[in-house]
Amino acid sequence: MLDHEYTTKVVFRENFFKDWRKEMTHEERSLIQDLDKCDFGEIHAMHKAKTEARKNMSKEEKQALKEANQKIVDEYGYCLLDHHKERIGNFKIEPPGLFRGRGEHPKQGMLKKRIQPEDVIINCSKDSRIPVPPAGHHWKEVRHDNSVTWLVSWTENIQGSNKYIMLNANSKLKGEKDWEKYEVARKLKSRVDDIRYQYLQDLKSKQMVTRQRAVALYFIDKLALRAGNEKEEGETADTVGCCSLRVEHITLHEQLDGNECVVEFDFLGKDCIRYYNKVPVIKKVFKNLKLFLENKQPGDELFDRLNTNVLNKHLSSLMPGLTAKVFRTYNASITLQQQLKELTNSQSHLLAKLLSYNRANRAVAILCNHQRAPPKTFEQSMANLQAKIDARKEQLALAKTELKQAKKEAKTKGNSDPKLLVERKKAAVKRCEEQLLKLEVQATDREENKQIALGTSKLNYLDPRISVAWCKNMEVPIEKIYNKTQREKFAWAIDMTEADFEF
DNA sequence: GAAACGACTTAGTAGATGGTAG
DNA sequence: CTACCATCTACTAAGTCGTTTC
Repeated sequence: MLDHEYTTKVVFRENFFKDWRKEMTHEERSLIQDLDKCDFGEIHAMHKAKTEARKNMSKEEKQALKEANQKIVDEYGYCLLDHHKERIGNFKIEPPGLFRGRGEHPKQGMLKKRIQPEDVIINCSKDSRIPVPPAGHHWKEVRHDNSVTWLVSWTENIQGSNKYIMLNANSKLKGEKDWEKYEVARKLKSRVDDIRYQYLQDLKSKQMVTRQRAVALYFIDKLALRAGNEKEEGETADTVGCCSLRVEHITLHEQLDGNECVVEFDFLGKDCIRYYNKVPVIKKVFKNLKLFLENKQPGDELFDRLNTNVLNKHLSSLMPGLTAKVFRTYNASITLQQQLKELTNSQSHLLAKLLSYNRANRAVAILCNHQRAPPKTFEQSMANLQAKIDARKEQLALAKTELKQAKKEAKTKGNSDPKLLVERKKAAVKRCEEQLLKLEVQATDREENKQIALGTSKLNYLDPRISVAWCKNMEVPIEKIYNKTQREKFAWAIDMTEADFEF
């Protein structure tokens, strides 16, 4: 923690020190008045030593630890729901620590308190074996509410929001909800032409709200922006989505890079991830934006008549279950399907197919702006890979020469032994080529993926049935695109999907 | 009707895990 | 066998959106 960037931030330090002082005794409080004079070196060293010790544990010790952990999972990691044993997602209460918000969070560094049994609400059925609180403690409440899915909840002290213990993604309950989500998105597919026609008409409306709603929808649909709920100022980092965009977040260009009517977006979205994009838009949208910006200052809302409530009310009137985020799901999934169709060829090599799959996935991640910090060792690992490629190339060249040599010998000598040698050398060349291809594909994939995170879209936006059907059509084993956890989460799709599935 | 609340999904990251090259 | 590194998993913050409260 001490070597983390957080400790250099003023807000973090101030919040931490303020909360720390609250925990001090009188004497400590009078003694410790300046964080800059505090030396945490000793405790930091202790921590480091502990991690080091853990790393250096013997095989047996590691095994014992693993078994002990498994025992905890066996005992606390499952529940019974409608007579089915289900895995719980997060069954451990969050431990105390210093709050680490993302970006310039005003509460970073505050002390996140330890949760006591007295803070915890248990939710289970009346006839179940109610968990016993630790000795000398009692639960805040035991309730039996079957209209919600959580098993345990407590209130966290930083934002005052509720935290929950819920089921694992592979549970029947979560699986069914996931399926429903994609079914709503598929329904949007059948309605989207009408809805688009409608909002394009609305761009000309006499009502300001309607125009603003139409432009917002245009962005949400075309750019997969999030809805953008209002946030309480000073409670969280300053981030925005579509409806909460402010004047300073867009710049209009009549002309830019050879395009007309270009909108330049630059704002921080969820998790303080920057959204930067220059997008040519249709004239009507551009004119409306100019209108919305009239007589406004930076800091003013772009869509001053609009909020997510108004927008979603309208959307649900167009189609039951339709909200802003359905557009993200729909556009992500339809993009994957189109890209897969465009990029893959059933005749190509398995590795080439997988590269295409990743590229299709990548197109979606870019659309949804799913970014990651470039891995700290990126340059190094790229260089390592290149070195491997070079080595393999050399090896291949060598193998080829040896093959030629062997062929020559086989001709001149003509007995059976050299023939065998030729076959062996041929095989060596082939193996080399395979490995080289694999490395080269890996290098391309990794380079293109430097700042892009594929996981989020794979897990939350892409209808798994598209991928399952693709695997069947392309004769790609499902394990190549989904790891064990992902296969468990998408078991419903793997079970039910035929090769002819269309999103 | 707007602010607050509650429940749920979506998000990036840190650290654990485990496979592989040397 | 060990060190390295990519991948996986756990963690928890930060959104969305419907409901409740005032």
